Amino acid sequence: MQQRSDQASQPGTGGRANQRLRTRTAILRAASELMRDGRDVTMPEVARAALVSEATAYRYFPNLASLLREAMAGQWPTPAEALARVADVTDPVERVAAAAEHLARTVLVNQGAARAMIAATVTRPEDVPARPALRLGLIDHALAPVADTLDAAALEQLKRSLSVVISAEAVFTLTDLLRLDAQEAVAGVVRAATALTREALRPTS
Amino acid sequence: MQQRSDQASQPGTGGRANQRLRTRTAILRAASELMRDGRDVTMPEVARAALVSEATAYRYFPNLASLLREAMAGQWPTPAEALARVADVTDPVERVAAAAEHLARTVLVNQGAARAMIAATVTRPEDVPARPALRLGLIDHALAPVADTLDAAALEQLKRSLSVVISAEAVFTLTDLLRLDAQEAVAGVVRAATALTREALRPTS
DNA sequence: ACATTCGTGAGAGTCAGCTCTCACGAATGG
DNA sequence: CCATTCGTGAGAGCTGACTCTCACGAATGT
Repeated sequence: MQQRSDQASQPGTGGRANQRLRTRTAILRAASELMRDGRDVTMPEVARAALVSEATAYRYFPNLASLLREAMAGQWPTPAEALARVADVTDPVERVAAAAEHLARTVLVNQGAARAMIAATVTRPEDVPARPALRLGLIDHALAPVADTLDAAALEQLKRSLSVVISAEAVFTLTDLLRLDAQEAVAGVVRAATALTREALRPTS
Repeated sequence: MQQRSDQASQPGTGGRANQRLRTRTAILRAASELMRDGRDVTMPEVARAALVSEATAYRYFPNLASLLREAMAGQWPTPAEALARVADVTDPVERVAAAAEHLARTVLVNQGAARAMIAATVTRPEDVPARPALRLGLIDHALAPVADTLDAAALEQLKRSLSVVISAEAVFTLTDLLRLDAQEAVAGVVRAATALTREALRPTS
């Protein structure tokens, strides 16, 4: 007499939590592998690779975008790891450059998944997740050294600007529309990001 | 014995050029109207509104993106018209601001079409048209006053950066991911664009 | 006036994103 | 060890982006 609706994905403490976790993990692993191999990441493909029915895949991930998001997040290093190279550097410009380069390169390596995510996301803006997006963590971490020294409003605006530039969309604009090759696209994103940062750091102009 | 394949869309000088032009125009007009009304712009919808079969629509436009692109282009003012407000202004920062604001506002008004275009385009980068994209015309026009005074390489980099920022993708990043409202999104795009321009104008630093 | 051309419509078909229903069957609790 | 639970598979259904085939019929040239 309880709710019979599908709640399989709920990680609650239900009796079959292990089974659920196993299934969920299998789906994520399959998606990650497809991404890594540069293959098309579609729900039918992931389900097949995970030896799970498509229906089950949708039970755990309401849509492709959420699956891709979580699969990518699982593969991504934490902001701290990604910026390890500049861990000791306090110059925000250099840190932002590292963040931009890291994101751009990662996007280019996982192009298929990144493109699929944009496509799946842009048409359903309502269920774009709340703020903890990958790029925002990176940006925050890169700007940490100036979080206090910089004017709050200026910092907020800089973060907004950087979230536009340090993005998969930016990379694809450069490669697809301007037809830059991978290397130049990365360089373009880095230069744009550093330019924004430098400008934001100048005394109130 | 000639080629029997569909070549209906070829604007050549064929015998039935008028009929073809009429059909093509009807499809474009239908698409434009759907866009203006903020309705969903899908091939079936456009075909229905144009009183044409879906098959015919595809004969004239190989995919949704090409239709949307041309329909938008038809509705867009020329760069000169869009920037008429700053026609007499030579300050590139102010001109870029106007360009950014114009594009952002236009995108927000035609959100549906803009989103559909991004979705249709990001998954098929190969047939993204060559450079004459809307935003590039705007940017070139805005930067015209400094086309000669600025260092060539710096100018090129500025254009690349601006093409990332003065874009529908940028607007949607701000509204969807950062959840800014329309007004703040426009402001964000404008500030990012002006910041990039200001920085590019500084003497070699 | 006639034959050819060719723009067009209709409709079947494929694939992906989803949604929903139904029933099987293994894990679980008593 | 039996009854309930519930994770899962199978499959139908719907929409949109396309692709392809086939045949109708109006425009065209002779």
